[in-house]
Amino acid sequence: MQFEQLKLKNQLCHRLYMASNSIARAYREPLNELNLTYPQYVVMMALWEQDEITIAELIDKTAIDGGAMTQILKKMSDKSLLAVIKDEHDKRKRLVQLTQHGQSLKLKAADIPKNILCKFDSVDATQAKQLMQLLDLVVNDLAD
Amino acid sequence: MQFEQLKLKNQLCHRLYMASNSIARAYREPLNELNLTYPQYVVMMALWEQDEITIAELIDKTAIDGGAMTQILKKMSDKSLLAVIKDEHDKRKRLVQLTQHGQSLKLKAADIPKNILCKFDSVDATQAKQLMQLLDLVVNDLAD
DNA sequence: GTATTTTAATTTGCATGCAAAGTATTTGCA
DNA sequence: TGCAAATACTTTGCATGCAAATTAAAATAC
Repeated sequence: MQFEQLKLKNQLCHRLYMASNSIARAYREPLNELNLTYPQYVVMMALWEQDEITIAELIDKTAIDGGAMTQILKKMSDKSLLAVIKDEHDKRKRLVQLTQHGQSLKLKAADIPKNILCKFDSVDATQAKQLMQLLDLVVNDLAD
Repeated sequence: MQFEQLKLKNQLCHRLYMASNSIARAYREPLNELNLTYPQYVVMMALWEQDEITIAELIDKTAIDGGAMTQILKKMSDKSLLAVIKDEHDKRKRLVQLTQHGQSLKLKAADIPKNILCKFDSVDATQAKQLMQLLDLVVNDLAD
């Protein structure tokens, strides 16, 4: 039985699996210096762009699972990066708000993207953009 | 502070994160029918290509973490998909061997890749190949 | 206007991914 | 030969990703 379609080298999913893990691993060291995990960093990026949004909006922007988000926000709150406050207009909702400490961390994070990018010897800016566009197609096609 | 480089829409890592999760999610249903998780499916694909290899070789082929691999193999062994046996020539090593049940599962899995691919309305074969090549560049550049 | 449904979050249980520590074995080298 | 270093795994602890069940509050239906 050949089953060419079952060989690992032909699996887009396995490439994505490896690439995603590889890049998350690459972020680990620089993020350790900020005392952030990778998903926590994603939450920070979302909030640096727009602060004081609901948890649902944060989930929408980051694509982090809701169940995980609760835990992540709790840990980030414990580290005084942000606060989760009630929405008085709709008591089901909760708003996420950066603390001053959380806001100030943006400055320290500003160098991280550049430091990751410089690890890419074989991927230029054009290819990176192309890659992102293709990944967007994949995500959109697989969206419910 | 603008910090364009910190915006989520500009993060290759976040695209990879979303794409990898999306596609793993897409595999979940078809794999449930085989009673396999996604990493377990990757292990099966590696073994369908080459059976009776060491755990180290399996880790090399799949890029699954060693610590996780021990657990995954244990569960797969419990499900009688494979057996982990001692290597008599080097007692540090252990060999992974498909059971007949494990081998026969290949037939049932043969349709899965096609069923996933048909979800991609916007990505043709050329783009998929291109995407895989770009992902390989990323993985290689980030390899230790 | 109250019951049903929907929405927003949290909780729980399971399966990794990963770093770090620990255990055998085998190699290599003085 | 004898012992330090390297290998091959396993174990442990922590942080998600995800499905499913649960809780609370708001929106709709009748």
